[in-house]
Amino acid sequence: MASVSISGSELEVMKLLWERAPLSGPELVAGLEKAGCGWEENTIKTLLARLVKKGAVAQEGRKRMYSYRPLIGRDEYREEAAGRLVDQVFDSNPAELVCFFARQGRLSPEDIEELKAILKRKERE
Amino acid sequence: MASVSISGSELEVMKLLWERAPLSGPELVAGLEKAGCGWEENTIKTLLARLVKKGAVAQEGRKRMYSYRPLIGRDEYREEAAGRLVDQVFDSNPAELVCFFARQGRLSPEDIEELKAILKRKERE
DNA sequence: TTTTATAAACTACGGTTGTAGTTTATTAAT
DNA sequence: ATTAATAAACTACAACCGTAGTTTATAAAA
Repeated sequence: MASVSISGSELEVMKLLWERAPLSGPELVAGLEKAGCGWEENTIKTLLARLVKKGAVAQEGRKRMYSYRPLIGRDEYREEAAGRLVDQVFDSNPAELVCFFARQGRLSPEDIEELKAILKRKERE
Repeated sequence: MASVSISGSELEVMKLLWERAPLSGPELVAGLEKAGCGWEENTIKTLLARLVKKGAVAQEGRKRMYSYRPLIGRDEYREEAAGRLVDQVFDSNPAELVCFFARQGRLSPEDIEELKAILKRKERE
């Protein structure tokens, strides 16, 4: 059930669903347009239809007023995407990736605090 | 010069080049086959040709015995790929990704040590 | 009830990717 | 000088992707 691949544009649709599902088609369209996606309505509908066909999104309810809901969880997807990146680009070594960010300076002081807290908790086992 | 997009299969070719460049075409093919890629020779040649056309790999030297060399650095690519993942899937927040791994328990004790060292160094500024 | 608006389905089309076969040109062997 | 081997180029083709137009069926309005 995991390995449905979600494309870049499709991901935008998923993101809105993760935030606000369930949504009707028109709500989906309105939401993405408000978010500045810049797509035609039909484009959004196509993406949605593809996600439904792939099994990433459920289409339920009555004709002409379907309700859409993600079948793949945001965290599940995050894990998959992060795992893919680590395996393909960071030699399957998550630490490489984490350290990469740390070195890259893309972590704020608060981020570092949070990380330290997590590490401290982690250590206590 | 940065934004050349490298596909999944192409990435396998890049990985070998990052490790051992410069390589001749036949060396490339042999290396990937040894690594168990399972591709026909022509498939590898196609991937290589596409990378050259995209400007991700340099083809230099004499006809019929070209030498191939990556034009995009491994770290450069890592940064791009990681940035893309963070922006698209982790709300542009690298800490989310890092903490994700930390929580996920995909970091070994040594990884954690290293991370802590980096954080300590980072903090001292 | 006929018309209108409009969800949702269907169709389209060029570009990319995964995968590989075919042709050409050149070097090495005979 | 011919022939055989073979890099590299060229061609192919289906699936997927980004993007959107066209058709259909149905609900709401008149």
